[in-house]
Amino acid sequence: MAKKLTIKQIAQLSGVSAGTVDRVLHNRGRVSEEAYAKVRKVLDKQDYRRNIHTSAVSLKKTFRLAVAIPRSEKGEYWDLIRDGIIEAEVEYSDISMDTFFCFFDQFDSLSCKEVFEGIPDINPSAVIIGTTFVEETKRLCEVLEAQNIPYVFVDGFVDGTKPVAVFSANQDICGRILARMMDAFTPETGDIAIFHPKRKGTMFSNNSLLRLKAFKEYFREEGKLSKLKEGYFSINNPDAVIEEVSEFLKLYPNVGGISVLISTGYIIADALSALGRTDICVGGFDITANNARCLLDGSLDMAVSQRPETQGFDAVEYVVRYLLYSTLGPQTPGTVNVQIVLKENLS
Amino acid sequence: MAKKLTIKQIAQLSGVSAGTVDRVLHNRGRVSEEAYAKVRKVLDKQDYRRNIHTSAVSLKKTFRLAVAIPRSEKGEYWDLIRDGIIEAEVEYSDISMDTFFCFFDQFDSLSCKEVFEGIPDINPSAVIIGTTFVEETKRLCEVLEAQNIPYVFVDGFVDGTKPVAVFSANQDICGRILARMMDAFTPETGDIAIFHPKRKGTMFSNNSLLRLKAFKEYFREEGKLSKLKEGYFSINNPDAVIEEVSEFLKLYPNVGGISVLISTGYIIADALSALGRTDICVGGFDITANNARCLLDGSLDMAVSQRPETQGFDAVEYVVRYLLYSTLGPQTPGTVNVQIVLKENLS
DNA sequence: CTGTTAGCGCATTCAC
DNA sequence: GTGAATGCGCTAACAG
Repeated sequence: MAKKLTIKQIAQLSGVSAGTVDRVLHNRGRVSEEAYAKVRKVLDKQDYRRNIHTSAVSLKKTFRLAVAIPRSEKGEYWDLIRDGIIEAEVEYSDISMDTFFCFFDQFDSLSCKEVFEGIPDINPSAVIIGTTFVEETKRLCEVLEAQNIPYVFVDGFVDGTKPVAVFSANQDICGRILARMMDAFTPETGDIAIFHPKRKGTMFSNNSLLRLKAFKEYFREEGKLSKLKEGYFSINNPDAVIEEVSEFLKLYPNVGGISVLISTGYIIADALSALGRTDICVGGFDITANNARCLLDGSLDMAVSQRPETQGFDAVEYVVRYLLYSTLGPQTPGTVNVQIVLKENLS
Repeated sequence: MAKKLTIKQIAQLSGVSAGTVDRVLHNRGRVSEEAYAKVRKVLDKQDYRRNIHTSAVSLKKTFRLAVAIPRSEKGEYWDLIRDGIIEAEVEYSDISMDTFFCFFDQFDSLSCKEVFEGIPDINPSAVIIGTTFVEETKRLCEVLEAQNIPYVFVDGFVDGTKPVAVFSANQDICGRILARMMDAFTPETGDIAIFHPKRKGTMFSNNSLLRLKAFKEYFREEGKLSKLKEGYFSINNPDAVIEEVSEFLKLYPNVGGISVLISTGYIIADALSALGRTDICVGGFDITANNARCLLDGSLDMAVSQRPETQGFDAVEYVVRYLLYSTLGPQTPGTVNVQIVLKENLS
């Protein structure tokens, strides 16, 4: 391996001063063609990579980072993304960055709209956006683009926008993996149910729709579509859920497994525990605090994790590198790797 | 959040100089009790965290890192650990560190002994050791301890040694997870085989023995021990393997799944492909290049990954932090999280 | 024991 | 256009 050189060494080799090399490196202009050529020539041959530490030391800027994501209970999905963001802040605490969390209600587009409208006032250097409401997100992105403020998405993508990066799991893969796992873990003769949340209005999140599609697609390919049954549960009323699940199982006594395509699988797991139906296999999404509890006690058999902490962490890391070291140009969506979690490999 | 303070600010608050604060922070001694108390008091109240960048800039040491691991084919297990190590070198390339790879033959204890004996001559600041031969490793550790050279293990642990850190997957968990997955993915009526490598001598690696134990333990707990069959395959002769597998399947026609407890599951997958037996479920360990190929083409159904790249990366990262920032004292073994990989979530 | 100081590599400002 | 000078926060060597 060739030894890394410093700016000074490059300068010496080129017969110019360090300042000139710096101007060439950063395309700052104000360099004669002659000097430029000399430096470029040396640079092409030698191994120069800027020292990330000294660079950070010199660049003592302060950044303002706005994070616009849904509010969430402690330990639930969006809170895990928040955890990842905070972890990254600690990791990069040497860079002076002020973070402004802008939480909105993920079931209330008006709250989203309001919060989004306030973001430019923060005058952020960059924005991390949790994609939830399509129109509101588009609108915000337009405003940010007009002001030349870079933004990245976590947990999804919105067509017609230009984020500098995207951190999200592939929803097709998520749905398909849970389908395969449920198919394998449920006794061969048993049917498999999908439980949807009962919601006011037609609230299906876009991500869960994509997962549902992929989930069904798998069973269609396998010629097992007839094994699928669908049920509904109240997301905010555990007692009602026990009743709902119980009724459902009377209706479909052959069901051997239940899948929940959102991060609240624990609600079904808890209901089944209450009903004493430990024989039924339950699969869900994401390692929220509640899901982790159910995985541990065995009432939830598996979860496909979109690794929200990783999404949050990577988003901040990307922003830091983008703003500070500006080594990365706008990038193609980086897909976060999906993890299959059983009781045994729960972190 | 309280603002991070600098050494100078801490010094001012304590009424001492920056040098004294530095001595207190690093326990370098040569500080009066009085001064020590003053500084500690301020430190306890304020948020001081060393700026990793300026610290690294200032500490312009050169480290010598010796890496003693088995030689390996490109893309096979130990080569993946090596990949992780190299990745970490790039990540930490701002720290001047010279890495010396010392490869030995993992099936030849003499080669290991020789290589290990040469390590002190390198005069390394730290050593990363791939645990393979117990006695040779112990001997090396003794020598290193005598010279006060810190060492970390990857891929295992050896009793009676004192590594400053260990990066390894929990073998019980590995074995148990594969057992659960094979149990789920193999048709209920089918038997499940374990294929062991045929080796000269009694060469079972310690890790694979631990996995085997946990694997069997699972089936015992489930009351399915009678479903387990055991077979052997030649590790270096693909043609022979086809014959071996074919014979085995004649002997046990009811086998629906085959598990391989080492990273060469692809050999069985390839043999089954050659025999046209795509109906048999195959599970193995680790995402080597060959296993990845078989996962993709469907001949290998699942692999439990010990994340060798992560082990390698983390080991170097730990060493860097240990030597340079010396924030971490000797630590309890850090267990690398195990990953379940199907075709769908293959990175 | 303690305070002062040089210098790490880079980004930037300011004379020339 | 260009080079020299400055400072970032920290470490370590040095002078008291």
